[in-house]
Amino acid sequence: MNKIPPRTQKGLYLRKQDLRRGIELMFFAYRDFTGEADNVLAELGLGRAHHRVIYFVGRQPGMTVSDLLSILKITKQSLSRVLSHLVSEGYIHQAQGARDKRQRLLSLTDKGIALENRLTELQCKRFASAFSACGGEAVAGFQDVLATLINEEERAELQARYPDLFD
Amino acid sequence: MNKIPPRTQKGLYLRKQDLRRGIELMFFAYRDFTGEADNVLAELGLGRAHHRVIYFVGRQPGMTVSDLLSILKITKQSLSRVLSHLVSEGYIHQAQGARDKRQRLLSLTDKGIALENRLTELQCKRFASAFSACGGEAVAGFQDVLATLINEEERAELQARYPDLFD
DNA sequence: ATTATTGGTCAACATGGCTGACATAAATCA
DNA sequence: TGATTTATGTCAGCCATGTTGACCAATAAT
Repeated sequence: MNKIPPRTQKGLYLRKQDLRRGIELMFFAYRDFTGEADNVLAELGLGRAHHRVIYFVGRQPGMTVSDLLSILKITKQSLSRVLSHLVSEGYIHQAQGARDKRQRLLSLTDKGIALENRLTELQCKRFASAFSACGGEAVAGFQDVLATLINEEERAELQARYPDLFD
Repeated sequence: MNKIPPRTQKGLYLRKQDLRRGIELMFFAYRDFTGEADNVLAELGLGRAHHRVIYFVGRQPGMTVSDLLSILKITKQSLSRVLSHLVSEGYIHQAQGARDKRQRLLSLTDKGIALENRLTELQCKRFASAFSACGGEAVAGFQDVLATLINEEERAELQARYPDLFD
C-alpha cells in the first residue's frame, strides 16, 4: 500500500535517523569546508579566526570593529588579539572614524585582498563543484535548510545587515 | 545563434554571490547548530570536544580509540586528554579488548547516555524544526550538497563505516 | 627471537575562546 | 559646564583543545 517514495512522503525525512544524519553531515562537511583554507593559513602563521576577520572585512570594507563583533559574536578582547596581529602583519588597515573618532574603520590592504581572494577562491571552488554536481534544486534546499537552522533573532540581524543573504 | 549570457551559462546558482552565500550560511548555521549544546556542556565543565566523543561513542558502542581517532581526525594525544576526563567523570566506560588487550573498547555509562540524549535531542529538535519548515525536497538537497562538500577520500571512508550516511 | 606496528601516556607549546581591569572619546544630564 | 554614563578598544591572564616529540607496552610480522 505504501508506494510513495520516501522523500516525498510527508514526515519521512524527520525520522531520528535523518536528524542524526543532519548532525553528522554538518560535522564532516564543515570540517572539510574549512580544512583547505586552514592549511593555507597555517603556512602563513594564521588561524581560522584570522580568516573570519579577513573574510568579513573584505566583504564590507570600512566596517567598524563593532560591526565585526556583532557578526562574529566573540568578545572584543578575542577579536582585538587577532585584529592587532593582522594589522601588524599588514593584512588590514585601520582608519579613524570621521563621525566618531573612537571607531576604527577596517579595510583590507593589497596584501589582505590577495589573501582573501586566495582563501575565498578555495572555498568557492568547493562550493561550485558541489553545487554543480547537485543541481539548482538541491542548492536551493541547501540554502533554505541552512538559513532555517540559524537562530531566529540572528537571522533577523543578518537579514538587516546583508539583505541578499536570504532570498 | 543566440549568445547566452555568462550567468546563465554557468548556472544561476554558481555566481560568485551564491558561492559566498554558501560560505556565510555554513558559518552562521554551524555556529548556531553547536551553540545550544555548547551552553549545556559549559555548565557541566565540558566542551565541544567532549561532545563529539560522547556523540560518536553513543552512536557506536564498543568502538575502539582508533575508530574514534579515524572519525574525529585529531591526534591521539588530543583525544586522550578529553577521553580521560570523560572516563574520570563517569560518562564513558572503557573495557579491555578481548582480541587485542591494548585496545580499550568505549561505551557510554548511564550518565553518558543521559547526556548524549540531552545533547542530541537539542540538535535534533533544531533539525526537525528546520526540516519540517523547508520540506522533503529541500532536505534532500541539503543532504546532497553537504555530502558532496566532504572530501572524496573521506566520503569513501565514511561510506564504509556508516553505510546509511549517504543514501 | 628480534623487529615493526599499533595503542596509549606525559610534557610542552600555540590558537583562540573567555573574564576582569582599565583607558579614552563621546554623549547625556544636573 | 562639569560630572557622569556609555561606547569603543586595549592589556593581562585563564582555559579548552588543537599540535609535536619522546617515550613505553602489547601485539604482529619476519
